[in-house]
Amino acid sequence: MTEPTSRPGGLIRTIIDGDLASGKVREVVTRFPPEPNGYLHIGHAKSICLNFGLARDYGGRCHLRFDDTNPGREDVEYIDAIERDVRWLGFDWGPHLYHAADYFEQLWQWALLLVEAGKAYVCDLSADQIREHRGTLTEPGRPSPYRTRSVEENRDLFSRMRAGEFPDGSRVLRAKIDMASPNLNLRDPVMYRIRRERHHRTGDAWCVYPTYDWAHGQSDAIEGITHSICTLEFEDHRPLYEWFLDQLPVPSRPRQIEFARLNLSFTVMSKRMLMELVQGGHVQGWDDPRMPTIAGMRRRGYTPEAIRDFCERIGVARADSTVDMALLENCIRQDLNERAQRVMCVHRPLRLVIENYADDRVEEIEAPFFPDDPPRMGSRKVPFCRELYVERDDFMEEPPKKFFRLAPGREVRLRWSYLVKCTGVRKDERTGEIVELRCTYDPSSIGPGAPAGKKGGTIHWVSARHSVPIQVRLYDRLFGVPNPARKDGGDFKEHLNPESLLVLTGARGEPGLVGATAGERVQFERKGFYFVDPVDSKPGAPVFNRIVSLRDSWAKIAAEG
RNA sequence: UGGGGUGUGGCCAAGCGGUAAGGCAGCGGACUCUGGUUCCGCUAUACGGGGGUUCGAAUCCCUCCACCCCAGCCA
Repeated sequence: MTEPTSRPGGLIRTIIDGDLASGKVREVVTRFPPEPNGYLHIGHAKSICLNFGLARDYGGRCHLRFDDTNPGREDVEYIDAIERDVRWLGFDWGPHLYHAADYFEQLWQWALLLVEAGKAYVCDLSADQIREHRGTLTEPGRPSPYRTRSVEENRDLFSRMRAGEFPDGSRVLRAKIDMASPNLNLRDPVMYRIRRERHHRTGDAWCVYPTYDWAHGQSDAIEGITHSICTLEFEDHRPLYEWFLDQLPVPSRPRQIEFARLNLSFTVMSKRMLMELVQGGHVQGWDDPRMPTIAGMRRRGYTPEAIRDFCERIGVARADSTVDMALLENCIRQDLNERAQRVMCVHRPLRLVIENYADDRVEEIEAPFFPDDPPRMGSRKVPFCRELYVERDDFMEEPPKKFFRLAPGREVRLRWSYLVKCTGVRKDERTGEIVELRCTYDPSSIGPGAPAGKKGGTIHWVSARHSVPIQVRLYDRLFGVPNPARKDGGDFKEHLNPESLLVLTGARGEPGLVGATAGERVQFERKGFYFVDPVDSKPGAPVFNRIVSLRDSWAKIAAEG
């Protein structure tokens, strides 16, 4: 009945195991409660995987509940995006889709109970005055002059608040707890505020809306949530969460448990900053492939499997931490290494002419899609002729010691094809730029029994006559520093990586690539994994987004000098 | 100098009184027609510091230090 606690969320599983063992709960019901005021990001994915994962492992259920108590900043656009993202991640809430707004009437009735019990009162203080009365971290607050209003007056005023008799912001309903509490959340927190704002679900039915603190725990109780998992910053709210439950005839007793939110290096995770990037035009929208949003990662080409794997590997704990982006990259590489077909695409073409290869000859070379997985059949023919394109980076006129690709006089293997030796270089007379490589090939170097390509490296290529122009977008980390969300008051946008997106203009791919369809993922050998962009690709004109590069030990060597 | 939290190798993270898992990163080597993958191996004074209890402590107690969160009618 209970799962071992070795899986992620060990700390939470330990608590659940205890509650199950003691008979405190008989089933596990969790919830993922996003506020529809922005797009979901990888940090939310951690929470989604945790909540739905717990429900799955314990044979319980997980609800998707929109925490829509503040209509002014919420929008249906976000609702749709959130549902799409959760589903895409692979989770199903079944019939358990809820909205805090569904409970507005019940919450109202319960608030009335508190008023009748003298535990809540209508306060006429302005927002500023309330703040002043609240005191500070080290000084106790002072009671509002309205704190002692009679039950009758409170009942009357509260009803008229709902009836729309008072202007926005003129009054609030407050819980009467303890103005001297060292926990500021208990200094008579606001439960309702007056706002004539049209709600996406309740329309104009209400002009008073509940605050998070007042709505959340009660919503959990109504839904029978057993374990209400949230992030660390809500820890201070737990006493309030419990206070409300203690005062009311709620149908169940949920338990709040906190865990540390996810931070990822080289990116930012706050809604505010992500919103700023979108609205400031620093990225092309919430689904820009560089964004850490679920939509962005999906557009980039990440798979739900890789994201889920990532969420499992990072674990769940209570210590603030920042996960290395390299771990995320490792997850997607591992997944795609298993499932992506290998094909060839030259990113920055350098013409290569094979002098001893007949000008009118064309060979169709058989190349497997999964070289490392023989049982998995599949291959295509790649045209080979006298004129090819190879990667500029694969040639160096004066190669350093550890460089074993093409250089004057050097021989390398052309992937799936012949060994070629560089016999000369042609340069632009004016600029001195290398414009063409002259080579000779070894006719006996192909096919079974041919000498292994031990001499040099193996490089990818494409036929200059048959290859097709390919649109490639190289995405890299959005920020150039590990922790862009610095707290020294500086602008995080100063750390944006100017090379987070490089659009390649002259890339050439093997002919078959024109047939790539939106949503496909491939590996361009020796380069990385790519995704056929579902938005910008057209039939016959695919656009490839680089999801992640391959690990590159040569780059490390080269960097060291 | 109010309250609530957290501190285990570069980054995450198990561990819950019996003598420090695992992953990522890093470093070697094997293999390889991807400088990819795979495989093997390695490194490191890792339990914030100092006391104490105990036969025995990362795990219990005391104390100190560091960092995070809280003064929205945001969530």
